[in-house]
Amino acid sequence: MSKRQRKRARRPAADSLVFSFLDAAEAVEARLEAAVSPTGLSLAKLAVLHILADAKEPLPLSDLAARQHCVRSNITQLVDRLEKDGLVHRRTAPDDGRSVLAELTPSGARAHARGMRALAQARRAIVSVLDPDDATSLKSALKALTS
Amino acid sequence: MSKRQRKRARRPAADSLVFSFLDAAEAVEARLEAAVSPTGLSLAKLAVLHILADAKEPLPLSDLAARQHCVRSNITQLVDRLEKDGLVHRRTAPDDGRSVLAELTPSGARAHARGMRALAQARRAIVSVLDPDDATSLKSALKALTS
DNA sequence: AGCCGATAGTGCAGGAATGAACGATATGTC
DNA sequence: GACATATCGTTCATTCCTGCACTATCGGCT
Repeated sequence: MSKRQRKRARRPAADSLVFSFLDAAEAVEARLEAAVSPTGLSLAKLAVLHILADAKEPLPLSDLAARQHCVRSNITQLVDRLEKDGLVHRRTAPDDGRSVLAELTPSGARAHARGMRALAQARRAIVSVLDPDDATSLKSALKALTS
Repeated sequence: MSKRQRKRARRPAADSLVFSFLDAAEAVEARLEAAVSPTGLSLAKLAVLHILADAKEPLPLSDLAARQHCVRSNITQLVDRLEKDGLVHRRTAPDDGRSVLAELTPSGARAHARGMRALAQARRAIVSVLDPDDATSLKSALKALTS
């Protein structure tokens, strides 16, 4: 859970294992984004909703940033948009005057459910093109890359 | 050569092969970006310089967009920044009054050389952690994913 | 020659991310 | 209790990218 986005910056030269790897990741992310988008969500928004739904309670924005591995100002803006969409509500924390809690609205909970359903479906479709051999060897390669 | 960027958007949940794949790609891209950044370039800028250097002649912005697989307005802005950096120069095409040619400046050519050197080094460092088995199986998995 | 449609570049708005600077609260220490 | 410090959220500037709308130019056709 968590992670970065792929707006889609161009990088130099692709005929290298590393670049085909990045290109493939980009294609996969684009498929997920496209699958989720009909529900009115982006992957970034869905990720925030997912953290909130997972926690089952309002969370301080700092927590969201930590769990998303991103800077706080990004969460500020993301929550701005989610609030404008009516999917999340800002509340001030009772105990700590500094922190602001993000709370899932009923509409946000529904959007989360729909989004995750669409995402899971796309995820399965993507994995299904890999035979078990490909999957296991991919796992070991990924492990080596992120060691 | 070509491709998207990884600003770093968050996506939901990671304990799935698909998401570890995206996370790994993100990490790899971040390493490349970090390797190139000391030369004052981003991967996006380096990619444009690379296309121009490769062509060995000024190219219309539309061509750049096509080779980068991105929209024209993106190239307009990228070239704006590159021009501000003094790495590229805009010229109007002699034959076609509509098109604008992007030309590599001497400084741009030097930046390209430095950037590509840094990139190649990082690329090698990344691939070196993969043993030949991992590399070949990764290739086949990528092929399956982008078929 | 005159018009029409396609192509080229740009401008503008908006989404997603970063990093720096800031004001407001909490806290630990003297 | 007062002050220094750390934490929290926001704001602003900037990058990278998309899509839409607009202007200018080029070609082809009649």
